[in-house]
Amino acid sequence: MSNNDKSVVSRLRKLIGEGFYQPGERIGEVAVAEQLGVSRTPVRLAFRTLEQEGLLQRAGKRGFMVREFTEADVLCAVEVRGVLEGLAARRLAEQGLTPTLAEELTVWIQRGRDLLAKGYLEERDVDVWSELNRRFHEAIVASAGSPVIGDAIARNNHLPFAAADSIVIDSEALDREYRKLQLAQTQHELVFQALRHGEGARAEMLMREHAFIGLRYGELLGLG
Amino acid sequence: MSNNDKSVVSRLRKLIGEGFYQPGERIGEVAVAEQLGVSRTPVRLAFRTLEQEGLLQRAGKRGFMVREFTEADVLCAVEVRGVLEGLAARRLAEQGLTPTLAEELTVWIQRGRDLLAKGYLEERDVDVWSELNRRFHEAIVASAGSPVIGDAIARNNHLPFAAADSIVIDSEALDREYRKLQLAQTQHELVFQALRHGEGARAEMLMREHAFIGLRYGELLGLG
DNA sequence: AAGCTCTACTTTGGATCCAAACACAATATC
DNA sequence: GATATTGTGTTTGGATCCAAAGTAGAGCTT
Repeated sequence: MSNNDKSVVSRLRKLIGEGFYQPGERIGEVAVAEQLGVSRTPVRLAFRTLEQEGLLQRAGKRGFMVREFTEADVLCAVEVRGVLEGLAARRLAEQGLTPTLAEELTVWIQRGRDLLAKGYLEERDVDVWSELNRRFHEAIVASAGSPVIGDAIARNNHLPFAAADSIVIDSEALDREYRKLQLAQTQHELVFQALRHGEGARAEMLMREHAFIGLRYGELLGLG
Repeated sequence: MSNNDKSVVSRLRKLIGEGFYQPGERIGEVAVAEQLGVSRTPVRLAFRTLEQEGLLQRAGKRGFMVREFTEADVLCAVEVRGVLEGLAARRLAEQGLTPTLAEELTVWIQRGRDLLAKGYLEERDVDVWSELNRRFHEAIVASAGSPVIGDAIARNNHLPFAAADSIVIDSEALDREYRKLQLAQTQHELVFQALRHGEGARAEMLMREHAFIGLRYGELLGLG
């Protein structure tokens, strides 16, 4: 993709994510082209990409519509990420950690520990966590022996709510978020422990459970 | 996608699968356009689709190349399908089978039983099995509560070797294939049993193991 | 002789044009 | 009055044209 082409895809992705184009709404090539100030050609290319990503859907015989996602879809997408990252973790545990990878994971875990050491959360900490969380997950997936798993996760992550780094949003309740991140950190450490000891099944299950942290742990911590 | 557009994608997919374009080979728009007798436009659209499917890869700054797959990639793709279908099966077991679905699954299982009842395999039986196997798997995935899992599986299945119905190929050794299908049939029945009894974990694991049948069971039955 | 640069050719990306398909509506016929 | 058919308008798909970016090759300089 050229710069422009890529930007059309991501700009469109953003617009859809922000709800500029309503779910279920039919989306025309000319309308988008005018909106983005380009010709129809890059838009047509972008539509094919976004169709494969699952954000657009064929609307009958003619054109595309913005796909609508239900609550069940969100839950499912998170579970899909869970089982895929779980698969990656299990394979990694089975084949054994390389010293390099062990070192890298140690870095991200230590950074997480440092971040949370002060006992509370500041606004800017959120980005830092998001970054190190992403790196931790990426390192595991990238080392699972084949890019196929990573590709599958990447495609799933195109669904706006499914990505691993879409955990923290609520910067109002930084207290609750702090406890959530503390839990996430513990899970990271447990995963690492399981990986080091070659405990494939345990690593897999921990990773699966970890996927739910953005989804179900909110209620839990809200109540507690 | 129009008929032509769709046909460009699938024809190209076929050509790549057949090795007409070598893995790692750089693939030009004009060359493909001439080969298929169309203009560059539908080819460009098809390239975007195939890129998302994972069959093509960006070649540096310029154009695409045919992606090459290692043995490890094949194994991984099969495992990915396994965990995803396993997820679908578990969810289904947890939410309970509808009478309609139970009936449908019974049909495909019965057809499989009928097909294998005569004790050996004929050449044309292969297609029949392929069809009912596909239907069985599709029924389960489609009923898992969200199209998201099915989408993820569909995308993974675009890798030519990962699809569930790419089991049987060797029509020379119909005897060995017969025993393989017998095993597959048994696994289908066990999955169905687990689903009916709401045994989520068991359904998941059976489905996972079932994914390997085209891959590892060959050796096993070859030796036995 | 080797390395660097400039130029020419190749290839892709974007815009526009034309044709075909589809939807909607209006009219005509049964 | 209802249904079918035809006609018009809108929208997408395919082809072509032009521009921009890249690559390779040749020539020049050190």
